[in-house]
Amino acid sequence: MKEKLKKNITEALEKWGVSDVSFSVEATNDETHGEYATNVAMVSAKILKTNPKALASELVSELSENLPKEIEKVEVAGPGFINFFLKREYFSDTVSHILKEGEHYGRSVALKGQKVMVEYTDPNPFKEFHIGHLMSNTIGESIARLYEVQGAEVKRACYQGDVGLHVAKAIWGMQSVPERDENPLNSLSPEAQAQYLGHAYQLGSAAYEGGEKDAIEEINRKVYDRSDSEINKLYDWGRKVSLAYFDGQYKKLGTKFDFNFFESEMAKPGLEIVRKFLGRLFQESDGAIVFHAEKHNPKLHTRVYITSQGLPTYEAKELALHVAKARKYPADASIVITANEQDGVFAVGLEAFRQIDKEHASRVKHVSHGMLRLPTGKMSSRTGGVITADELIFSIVSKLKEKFSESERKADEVTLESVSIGAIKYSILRQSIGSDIIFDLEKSVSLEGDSGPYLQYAAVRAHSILEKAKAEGVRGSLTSTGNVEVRLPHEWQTRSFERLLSHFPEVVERAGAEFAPQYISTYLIEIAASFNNFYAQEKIVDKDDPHSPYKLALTKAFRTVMENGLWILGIKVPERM
RNA sequence: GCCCCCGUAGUUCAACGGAUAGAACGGACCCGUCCUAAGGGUUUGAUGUCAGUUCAAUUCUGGCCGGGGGCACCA
Repeated sequence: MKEKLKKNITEALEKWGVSDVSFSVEATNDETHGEYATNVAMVSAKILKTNPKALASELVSELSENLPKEIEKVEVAGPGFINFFLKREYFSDTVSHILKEGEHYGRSVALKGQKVMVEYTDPNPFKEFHIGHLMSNTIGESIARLYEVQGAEVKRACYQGDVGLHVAKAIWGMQSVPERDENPLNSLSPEAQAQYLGHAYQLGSAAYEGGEKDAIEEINRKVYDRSDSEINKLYDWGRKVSLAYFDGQYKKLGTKFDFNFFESEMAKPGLEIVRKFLGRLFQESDGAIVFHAEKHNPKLHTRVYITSQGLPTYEAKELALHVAKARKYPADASIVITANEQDGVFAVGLEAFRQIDKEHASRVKHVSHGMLRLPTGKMSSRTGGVITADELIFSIVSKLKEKFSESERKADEVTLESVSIGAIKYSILRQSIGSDIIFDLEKSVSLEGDSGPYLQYAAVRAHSILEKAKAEGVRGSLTSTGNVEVRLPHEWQTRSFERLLSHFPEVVERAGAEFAPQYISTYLIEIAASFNNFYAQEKIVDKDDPHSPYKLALTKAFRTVMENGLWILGIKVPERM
């Protein structure tokens, strides 16, 4: 439709001898402005030496001879916009279109044939899975899904730091915990094992600051070269239980990784790459090997790639990771999701990779997100450090239980889990991903308005209405040709609801193009509010109401769009709540 | 000191250079025999500041003020 209108306008302009004007035809925000609007008159008024409104009127009469058949009327408004209104059938057709498409509604083939890899979550074995990982996972999963609904082939990757100083710290801690031998650690749950490791890391971390630096660095070396059998034993056990614990987290959050990359696998190739370019790209400095990124881009800075002890840093391993990824899966786009505190490191790393392999580096795209913060004093961590994902989920589940018992509803564990995770995911994805999130536990649990549970509740409500209709034998109004019969009072209201539902594919497209899941969130809140309004005013299931079948069709269309949208956000819809 | 990000109702967030800056929470008021009121309706209230570019600026550019993050052997 947009393209058709654009073509018509271009042709009309050409008649007047105007050619290279750049104007837009866009979907409007406000239905009083019609469905599509163009700014062509305002843009070209200067060239034609006339005022925008007069030009718009002339253009309208020129255009009206040859308009697409779906157009009902054309108006000039505001400072010179031309608004195009569509016929009623266009909107009711979208309802039957949604019902026909079902879970495919909103999907497109815009990126068909594209191969995409998305790396996210990236927890570190031996450390806890904390709320930062929760954030990365939520955002990454959503971006992966945004690619998928646009037809791209997506592979999910997770890069886990199973070597490095943090591991050495944890091992130091494991060695110093006296109960280690008495504790039958292997019989503990993965969560408890992870807690033990987290505690060990805290001890090691404190020891590192408090005079055990050399001892811990010694452990670090031994982990890299696997020269100490006692340390190897602790390492292998810790790595194993950590990964098992992470798997449980991924399952809970609804992510399945296609590839797992490990820092331990990147150490050797990382060293090799740096040594290969030593003297050219990398320089020796104070015994370490560094990359002077500022020589290539004044905004960057120098970073160490190989320490004076001969160990590869994160940066060196990252170079190997880029290579390993490209080898494993030849992606057209390789997305990496990290916290924005790593923007500087990543920019330098990408510059280094660009110098080595310009072609592959150009496909790498870094998406960074803010921090998930909790108002201080609201929640404390058992391990005394960062707050783990489990601790956050647990506290939300407890609040939910209170809420459920207040309203005398029952909730099973599965529902509690999907609602609590939905609450967290929504509060992450409701705002632009670059900025920090102040996660207010109380507010997320108030479950009113702008929240994940509000969306889930709307979907559940629509579902239960459809169930009721089935039980009462009231059918939706799909005809044999698959079209809906439209019969409804309050036409303008219905129309704006239909109109809203018809926008979903455009919203998805824009969210995907801009790495901006919050467009989906905002949109879903709008349709949920619109549906709840509809629900409050209309009795949907009513045997005696001739409008009931179409109301049911609308309800089903709403439910479809809501489910498809929540899927993109990675939020599950419970059966009932 | 240098680099990056961010300043929008009392609060937490939206807004592809366009029309009347959109929600939610909070405040005030209203809706209970009816499909799940975890709901709905009415109302209150905001673009840090000074310039510039533009027919049009929350959006782009620059200065100032304020907040966050990063800047060599951690990741």
